[in-house]
Amino acid sequence: MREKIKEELSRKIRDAAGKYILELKLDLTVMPHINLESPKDKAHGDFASNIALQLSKQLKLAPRIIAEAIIKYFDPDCSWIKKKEIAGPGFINFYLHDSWLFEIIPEVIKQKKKYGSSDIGKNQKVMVEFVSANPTGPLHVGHGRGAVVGDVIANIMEFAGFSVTREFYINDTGNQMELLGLSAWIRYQELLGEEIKFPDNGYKGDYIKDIAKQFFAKYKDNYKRGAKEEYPGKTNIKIFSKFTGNYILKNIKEDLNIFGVKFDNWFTEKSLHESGQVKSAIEELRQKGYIYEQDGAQWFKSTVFGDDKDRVVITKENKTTYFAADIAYHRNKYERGFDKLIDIWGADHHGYIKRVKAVVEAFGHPYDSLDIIMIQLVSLMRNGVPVSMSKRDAEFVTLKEIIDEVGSDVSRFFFLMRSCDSDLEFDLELAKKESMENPVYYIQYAYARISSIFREMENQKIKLVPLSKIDFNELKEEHETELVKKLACFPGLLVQCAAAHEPHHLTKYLQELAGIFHGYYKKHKVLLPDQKGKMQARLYLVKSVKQVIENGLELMGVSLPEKM
RNA sequence: GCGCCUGUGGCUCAGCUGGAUAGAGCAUCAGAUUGCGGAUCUGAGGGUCGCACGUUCAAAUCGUGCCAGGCGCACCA
Repeated sequence: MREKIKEELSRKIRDAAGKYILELKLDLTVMPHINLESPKDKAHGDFASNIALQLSKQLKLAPRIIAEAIIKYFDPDCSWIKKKEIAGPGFINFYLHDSWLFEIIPEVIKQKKKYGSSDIGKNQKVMVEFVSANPTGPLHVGHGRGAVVGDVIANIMEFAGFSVTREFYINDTGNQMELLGLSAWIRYQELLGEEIKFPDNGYKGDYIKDIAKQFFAKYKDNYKRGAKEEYPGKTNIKIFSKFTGNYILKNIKEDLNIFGVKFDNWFTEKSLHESGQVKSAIEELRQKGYIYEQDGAQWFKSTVFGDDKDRVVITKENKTTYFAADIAYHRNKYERGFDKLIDIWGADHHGYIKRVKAVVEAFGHPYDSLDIIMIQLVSLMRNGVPVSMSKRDAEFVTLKEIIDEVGSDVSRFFFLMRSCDSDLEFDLELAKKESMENPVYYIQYAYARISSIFREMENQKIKLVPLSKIDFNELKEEHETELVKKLACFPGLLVQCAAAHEPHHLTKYLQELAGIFHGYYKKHKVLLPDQKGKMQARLYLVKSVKQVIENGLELMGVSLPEKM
């Protein structure tokens, strides 16, 4: 609704400016884009236009004179504008009538869980691919951030009318998997009393030892190495790597499940190889002239599309590279009919962006149809001291440990709070504090307080009268208009989050909304049996605040406690 | 050396499709409850927006160059 008003207002400003320019008999080649902003400062109205400042140069007139003229020519029959004023260097500030504002409340109440949703996605098919951790070890904190960001971007885009598929890409082939199998094999032999030198680049985490025990429990000593066998043969490596990979993947799925992150699809790299898609994708690129041979290897001409160097897709040993599989994978995504692809990667993969974007273009898809979101690092703090995260020594903190320690709600919220571009400092002590330092509780507390008002309402046998009988003009307090204005911003905010793929604005919004509510709650009472009209209006106001908090937290996957 | 991200009050961060007096939380200080939940509220102090040029009526925001931190630069995955 706020968006509609905004559009309407822009048009009226454009009309007024047009009439003025006509009167001046000037040839204006470009009418600047009408840029309506919502001023940060309440004293600057509900909408502000900088049109006069923009026109000032072309018209060779002082901005304030232009502003006055635009106001003069502004549609005199427009009823929903309460006041127009010129301010500062030449801004025109528009104030809306409160009565119009209060139409927001019935809208929230009627739309319920749909309030804030939109159809800007026009049902376009979007794939969000995220986490995609190698099944070589447990998920760590960094994966957690990517998981929540991906999950919530998907939620928000769905809410904005996109048709979203969530996918996890499993790298279940290649050297790393073999190394994983070897590591498990060695641990297994150790259980059987054999001493074998552990490779430097092997997986040293204790979880491998646990898996070896599981393996032993199932197969006993059937795979004990032969007397002359120093390292296992190919078949045994495969058996161990499959067992270990499956085991770890199962754990990854469990952790994500606990964290409330669900996928529609688990896509294996192996399937690309087995179905011949890796080969055929390279063939397609070859036909398009983007593949050449040099030094016995096959190269993809990614430099054509701005990459720093060309990339090998088939090695001298005639093996396809990881990148080759990624070529096939992205082609496959488009073949499945997705209009937009979103890949969410850890910051350490940024060097990979150009070559994958090159693939997109090489197959003839628009550059922008793939958005790669980089998630910067998470540093874990405990009492102001960084927690060691060295993966080499397997000291890293797993996602599971974090969730166990601070809970899913707090973890999710903390991961979402910051812009993806910023490093994120995750303070474990802060996360555990049940106080105002912790923004999650602050928001949930607002929700619980409203719930409590309605519990009390029932205790006092007060009934809500039908919406049609409510007179919202009873809402005269400053807090009340402020709350309603905040509620009105919700749909626009979500559109912005969906379009920019930036979920962190939502955390900020909910903190602000909760803040206004807490101030209101402290100062004004809702349950006023002596003033029925006012009470009923307030009940509906508070009910819509509750609804918006609910919609927001639900998008973030954070729970809604009726009591705390 | 090249590339990506970041640099905003003591701390953690918003703001970055240029707009008015740069915001929020924490911390600090001073206050608030005979009332629907004090996990709350009100107020105060605290800032050369890393530095320097440039573009503009207007720069935290755009451009260029430096400085600092993080992360990458495989015929590994």
